[in-house]
Amino acid sequence: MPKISDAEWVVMKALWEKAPLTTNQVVQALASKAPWKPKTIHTLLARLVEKGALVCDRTEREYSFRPSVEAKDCLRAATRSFLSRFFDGEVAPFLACFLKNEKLSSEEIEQLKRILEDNQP
Amino acid sequence: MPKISDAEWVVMKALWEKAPLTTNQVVQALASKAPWKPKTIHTLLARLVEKGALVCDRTEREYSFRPSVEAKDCLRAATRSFLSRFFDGEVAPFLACFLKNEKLSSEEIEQLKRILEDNQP
DNA sequence: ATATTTATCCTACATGTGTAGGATTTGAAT
DNA sequence: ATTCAAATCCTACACATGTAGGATAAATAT
Repeated sequence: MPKISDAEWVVMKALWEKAPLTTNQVVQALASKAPWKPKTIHTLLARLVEKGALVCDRTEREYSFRPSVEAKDCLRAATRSFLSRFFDGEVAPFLACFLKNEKLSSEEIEQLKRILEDNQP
Repeated sequence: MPKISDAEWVVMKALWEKAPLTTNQVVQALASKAPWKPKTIHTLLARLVEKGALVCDRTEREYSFRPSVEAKDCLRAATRSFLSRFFDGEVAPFLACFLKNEKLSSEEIEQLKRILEDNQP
């Protein structure tokens, strides 16, 4: 799984949502999401291709990009890395810590419970 | 809240657990946690002081370090940053995604439910 | 065919991070 | 007081990341 940086994630998200996109379409898609010059986005795209997170093919004059890794897998890797760095790899301490810090409404707690129940066998 | 890198977190964890520690005590404490030379640990300590994450005072010949930020606050910042980068800042999508990817035992699910209930008002 | 636009290719540069090494100072031992 | 050992201070260097700029090639317009 390629290691994707913060800025690169923003680019990946656009492509996971709407791939394939040409260079210009990516620039368009990110216009509202990040304050980057087009050249910056080009660099990020090139790095993501180098890393193997995107593939591109040249149609006519322009490149067209799409992810070569699934969002699901990247999220899983990011989650594991986060939990292992901060919570010994365990989700329970994370949840306990989160609930202590962020006051959730009863509805939100109920929603979380439902998520847990829906996953019961 | 200072931005603490991965390697620096390892150092902070040792100090949150057992501060105050002298330079050598930090090196001892990390011996089993990371494969770093003492000089590397010195660098990390110095950077953490620069960043304001640690304070140090010189006792006799050696420095003694302790955190100047609380683990709680750093964890909260790290959690927020993680959730906002990957899950739109929401914990529910995170939990749903996590459960889909990682098959938890019934006991683990029960434990999570208990954590939620204990936090109900 | 030439000029102009536009997309790509290559280059750049500051800051952060991982990973230390060497020089110097200072306290301790003799 | 001199030597030795250990602690600190300063320096280094490669790779990643954020953030682009300039040169070049290729397509389009005239």
